[in-house]
Amino acid sequence: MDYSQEPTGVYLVIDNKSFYATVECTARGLDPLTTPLVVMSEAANTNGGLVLASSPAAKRMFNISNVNRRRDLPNDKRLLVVPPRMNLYIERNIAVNNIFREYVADEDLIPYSIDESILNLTHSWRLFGNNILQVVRRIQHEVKERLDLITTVGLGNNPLQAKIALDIYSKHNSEFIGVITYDTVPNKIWPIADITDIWGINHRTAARLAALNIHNIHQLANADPYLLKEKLGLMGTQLYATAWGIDRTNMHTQVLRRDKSIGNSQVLPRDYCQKDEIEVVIKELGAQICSRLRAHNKQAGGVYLSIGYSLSIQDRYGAGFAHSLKLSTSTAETDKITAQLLYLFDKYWEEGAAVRHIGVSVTRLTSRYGEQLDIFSSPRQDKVKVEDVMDEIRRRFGKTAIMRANSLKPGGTFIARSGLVGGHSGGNSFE
DNA sequence: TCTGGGGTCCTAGGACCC
DNA sequence: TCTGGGGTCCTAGGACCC
Repeated sequence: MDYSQEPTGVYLVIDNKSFYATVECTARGLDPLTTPLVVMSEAANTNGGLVLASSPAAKRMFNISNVNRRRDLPNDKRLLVVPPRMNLYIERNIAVNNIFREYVADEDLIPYSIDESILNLTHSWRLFGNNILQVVRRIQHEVKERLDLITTVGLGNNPLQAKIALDIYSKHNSEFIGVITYDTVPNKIWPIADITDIWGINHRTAARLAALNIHNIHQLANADPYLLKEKLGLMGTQLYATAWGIDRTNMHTQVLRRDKSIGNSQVLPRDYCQKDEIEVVIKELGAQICSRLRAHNKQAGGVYLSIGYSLSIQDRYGAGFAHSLKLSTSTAETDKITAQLLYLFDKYWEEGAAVRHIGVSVTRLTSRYGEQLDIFSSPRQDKVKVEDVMDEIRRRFGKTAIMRANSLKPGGTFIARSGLVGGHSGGNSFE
C-alpha cells in the first residue's frame, strides 16, 4: 500500500480511565485503583438502575461490567454504590481539556465525548520535547498530578489509527499508551481477533462481511475493494480504508457539522395506555428540548417523534413507530413544536396501544438570528422572549421553579426527572 | 441482554421539478 | 402521453458510538 498521498500527522486520542468512578473516588479522597466503587443510575423508571461506571478495583474484585443492573451486584459491604453527579463530571472534563489546551491550539483539540478527546499534536509536540512518547507521558503526568485522573492514550498518524491504538492496545499496556503508525498497520490492525473490536464495526456489519466470506481484518485488507464497494456501498470503501489504517476525514471540517439535533427520551415507569397521559409526557419532553434549543440559541426546522410499545403488545402492534416532519418555518417556540409532535402522535398511534418508551427530537437546527416570519400567522417575538425568561429562571432556581400545569396531571414525569442531566442525576438542582 | 439516555451518519425510495 | 433523464428534497429506517 502506498501511503505517500495520505494525510500524515501526530494524533492522540486520550481517554479518562473509568472516568465517573475515578472522579467519585478522588472527590471522596479514595484511591481509585484500590477502591471498589460503582456509579449507579438512579432512574426510578427501571428495575433499580444501571451501572454507569465501575472502578478498576470493582471490576477486578467483583467482576462488574457496565451492562450490570442493580440486581446483579454482589451484596458486599466493601462495594461502594454511589449515584451519578453529572455536573461534577462535566466540570472535571472541562478541567482535563484545559490541560490539553496547553499542548495544542484550540482548533487542534476536539472533545469527542465526556471522557475522550482528540488532539492534533502535529504542529506543536516538538515544543515540548524531542521524543513524542515523552510528550505523551508528560501530558498523562500533568493530568494525574493536577486532577488525580488516570488517562489512557492512543497515538497514531491519523485519528483512526490513534483511536484503534487506544481501544485495542492502551488498556493493557503498563504505561497506558498504544501506538499505531502507517508502518505498523499490518502488525497492529490485521491480527485483531474480533472484528467488532474495531471502531465503527458492530455485529450487523460483521455479519454482512461474513456473508462475503470475510471473517477477520486480514481478509478485509486483502479483499477486492471494488467488490466491497459494490456490495456495501460507501461503507465498503470505508471498511477497506479502516483495515489499511487510512483516514481522510478532516478534523476541522468535521467540527462544523455538529448541533444537528437535540433530543430527549425516556422509558416510562409503567405502560401508558391513555391518550392524554401519553400526551402529557410528549408535552413535557417537547418543552424540555425547546428549552435546551433556546439555551443553545438555536431554532429547529424539523421534529422527530418515536414511540416504543410495551413488550406485552408487540406481537399485535409491532415495536412502535418513529416519524419525523419538516416545519414550514424554523422556530424555537414550545407551542409550535409540541403541536407538531402531538400531530405525529395522533396520526400514527393506534388507540389503546400500550406505550413504554417515548423519544422526541428537534432537527435541522440553525442559529436563532431573527425568527423568519410566517405569512400565515402574526409575529410573536414577545412569546419567545417570555420563554427566554422562563429558561433563565430555571437555570437560576432549578427546573421545577416554573413548569407547565400539565405536569401536575397524572402521568407527568417532569417533577421526578427535574434533577437529571443527560438522564442521570446532576448532583445539584441546577443544570 | 431487553426497556438507560443522547447523539451522528448512511441508504433507499417516493415526490417533485426542470 | 409515455416511460427521457438528471437532480434535489423529504421521510423512514438501519447502524453505530459513548
